[in-house]
Amino acid sequence: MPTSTTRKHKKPPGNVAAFADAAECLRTLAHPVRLRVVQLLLLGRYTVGELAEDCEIANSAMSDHLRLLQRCGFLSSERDGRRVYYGIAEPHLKPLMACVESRFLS
Amino acid sequence: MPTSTTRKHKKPPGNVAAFADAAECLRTLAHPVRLRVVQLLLLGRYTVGELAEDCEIANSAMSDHLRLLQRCGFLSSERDGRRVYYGIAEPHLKPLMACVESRFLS
DNA sequence: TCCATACATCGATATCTTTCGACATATCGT
DNA sequence: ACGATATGTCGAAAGATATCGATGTATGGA
Repeated sequence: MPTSTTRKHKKPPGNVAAFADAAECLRTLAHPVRLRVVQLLLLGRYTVGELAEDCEIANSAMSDHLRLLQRCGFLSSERDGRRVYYGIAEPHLKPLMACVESRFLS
Repeated sequence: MPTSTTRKHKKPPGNVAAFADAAECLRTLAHPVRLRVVQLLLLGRYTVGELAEDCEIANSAMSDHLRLLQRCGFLSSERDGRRVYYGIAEPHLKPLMACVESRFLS
């Protein structure tokens, strides 16, 4: 019986491959610093330095994290003078973060 | 000005450390096979072999993934004869998965 | 122009994850 | 007890990620 097609359950649409992008984005989100950054940015814009100070890491390290989040389309940035303000670009982050917070911060 | 406490924004409660557990659990979820498994299990119970076949990986590999998901408290298991049925143990997975699906599977 | 500030980039190292296969355990039917 | 099936465990190699520091770029003020 090679590659059986027997089904005892109804199966949802899609397959493993359909979750490749989701997994990549979730992995990007799955870091304490990056979760905190998203939480902060959902309340307003912050600069790299402000975020770095809140998370108690070096500015260059924060810059690395922000680049990863931006690569997934989660964040946008805008330069103002010598500062760069970051903000949320992906609307789905709000409900998703609400789920995460309701499970882990209560 | 060492470790400035100047605040220009209101800040949400918590800090980076508060997201350590959340990050660990999200990282566990952030894998194509494990996301598919959660999607399937939200519709009913499955055995290791059924899940492995759907995801096209070896049974032992699926067993590894299931162990990781169980370590986070996401899954429960119950033996029936020589088979082991897995199911969802963490209620928060349903809304969280709904967020993921609405963003990435549409 | 020169200096300081703010941010970004890059490479090296350390650490974690994934994947695979060999082996182990457990149950059922005969 | 024996063999077949279903699941679980484990270690090693490969691959991905994190972290840090040095350096690079850009802006504003004097």
